[in-house]
Amino acid sequence: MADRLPKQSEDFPAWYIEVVKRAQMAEHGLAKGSMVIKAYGYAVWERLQKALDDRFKATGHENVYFPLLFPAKLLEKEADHVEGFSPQVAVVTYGGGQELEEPLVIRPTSEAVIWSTYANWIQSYRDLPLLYNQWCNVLRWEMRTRLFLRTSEFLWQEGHTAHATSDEAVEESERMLGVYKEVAEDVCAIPVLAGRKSASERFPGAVETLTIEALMRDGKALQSGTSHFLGQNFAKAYEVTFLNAEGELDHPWATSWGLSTRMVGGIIMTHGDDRGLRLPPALAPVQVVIVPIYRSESEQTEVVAAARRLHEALTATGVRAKVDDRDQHRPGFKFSEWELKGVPIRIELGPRDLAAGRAIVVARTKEGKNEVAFDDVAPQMTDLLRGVQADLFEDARSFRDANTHEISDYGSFTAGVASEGGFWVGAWCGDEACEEKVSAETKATIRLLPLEPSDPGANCIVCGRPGKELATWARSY
RNA sequence: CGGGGCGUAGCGCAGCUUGGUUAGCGCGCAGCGUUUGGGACGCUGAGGUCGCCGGUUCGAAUCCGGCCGCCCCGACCA
Repeated sequence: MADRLPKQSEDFPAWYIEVVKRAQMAEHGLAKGSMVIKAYGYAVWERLQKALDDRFKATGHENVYFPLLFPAKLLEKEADHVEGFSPQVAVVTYGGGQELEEPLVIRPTSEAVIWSTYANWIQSYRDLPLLYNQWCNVLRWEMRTRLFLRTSEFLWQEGHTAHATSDEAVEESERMLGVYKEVAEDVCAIPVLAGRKSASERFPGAVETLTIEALMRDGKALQSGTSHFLGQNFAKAYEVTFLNAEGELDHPWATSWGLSTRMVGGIIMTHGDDRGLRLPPALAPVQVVIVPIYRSESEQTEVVAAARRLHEALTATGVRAKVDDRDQHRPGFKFSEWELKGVPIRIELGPRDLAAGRAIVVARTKEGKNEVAFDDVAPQMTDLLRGVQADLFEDARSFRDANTHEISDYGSFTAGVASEGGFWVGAWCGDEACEEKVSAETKATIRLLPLEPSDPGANCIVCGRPGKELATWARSY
């Protein structure tokens, strides 16, 4: 008997680690906390990358690439930025067989190199806006790591834009948050809340940080993408100036925005069930797997041939399909394995089906098996996949909604957020002391504030003074 | 860095308290046969410097000392 998967509901971290390992999505590499993504996990990331990149292009962005290493002193120019990142930065002090005169840092993010370069690229308002993005890896020294959700090295995309006016930059940061929300919901099937970060949760060096927050199956929130309005902070720190249309010298306004392989962790944690992964069809490397069933060699020949015909028909409609014709495993084994790997649709094809001119179609998000006329399978597949995509989103949304609470009193909030988790919404006075009190007592932090600040019309749930913001609290990864 | 735990076959573990033949078990792997509609079964077989170094002893996976590595919880964080 093969080992069964741990129950997700009973042992969440164990479930997560087992699913990731067994689905062969990733494993630890040589360095602690580094991430070596195996083919299957990379295929998921690759599709997510494509979905994002298409949207970046559609919004006028171009891809560039900046160096992995840059002088440490570059990082030190923006005060908040260096303070925020220095504990997490790896520094190279030795190279070419000798101590380096100038220590180099491995990028934890690229504002510093990019803005020191932008100084040379920007002279006139006619050079603006600069709308660049780069796909790369970054390294942040983490005390504790968790596959995909927090690895010291991770792959991401970071957009860095420069604008002539504040309004334009703010608009850009909001637009890109919108792109993230759309990709999270439509591609990853993860419902997210979009909002602003409180000052204490802001990106180091940002004026405003916008975020999308998702709720994981264990009640913890996941910051899934961020978009920052950087004001003129980096332009000033890196002495970037331009002449505006009026002939006056000014500093450009900046944004940066990033989404990482953490999202792959979010997909696992949002959609997975006790049988393993459930991948959204938009991202699944294999969308449809065909499992042939046979008892003899003659049946095998016949069934596999039919499976190949079906595969061809599916491929012709643009579906990513695969025939699992491995002879060393029985059907039951294959069913379980593909469920573990999260394949959205499985087709079972045996002698009885061929005789009846049908196939058995099973959706990963539904319980039963359906008999479908053989010739109808391929034409119906796009709709079936759309259905699985919608099911996943709806499952996640109803879970999120069921675990979102309006705070009625401080006691039930702190008790609830610490035990069951979930999102807890209530008024906040805006004082950091209240934020810290809650986080010290419950580990929960303010995940987001509404995009537009508005009077909640209620008193702060912590101190009882008049509320200034409607805050959403949760524990998080 | 604080608190716990672990290192024995590719993976998961037992054995250690009370030292004693060729160090076991399950899964996986290889060969053969029977099987194949929800994680198959039988037979045969391959696979180990018991984390490393030193000590005690006639004899160490087991006892003692040192070192190394890993995992979990917390602090840091996308």
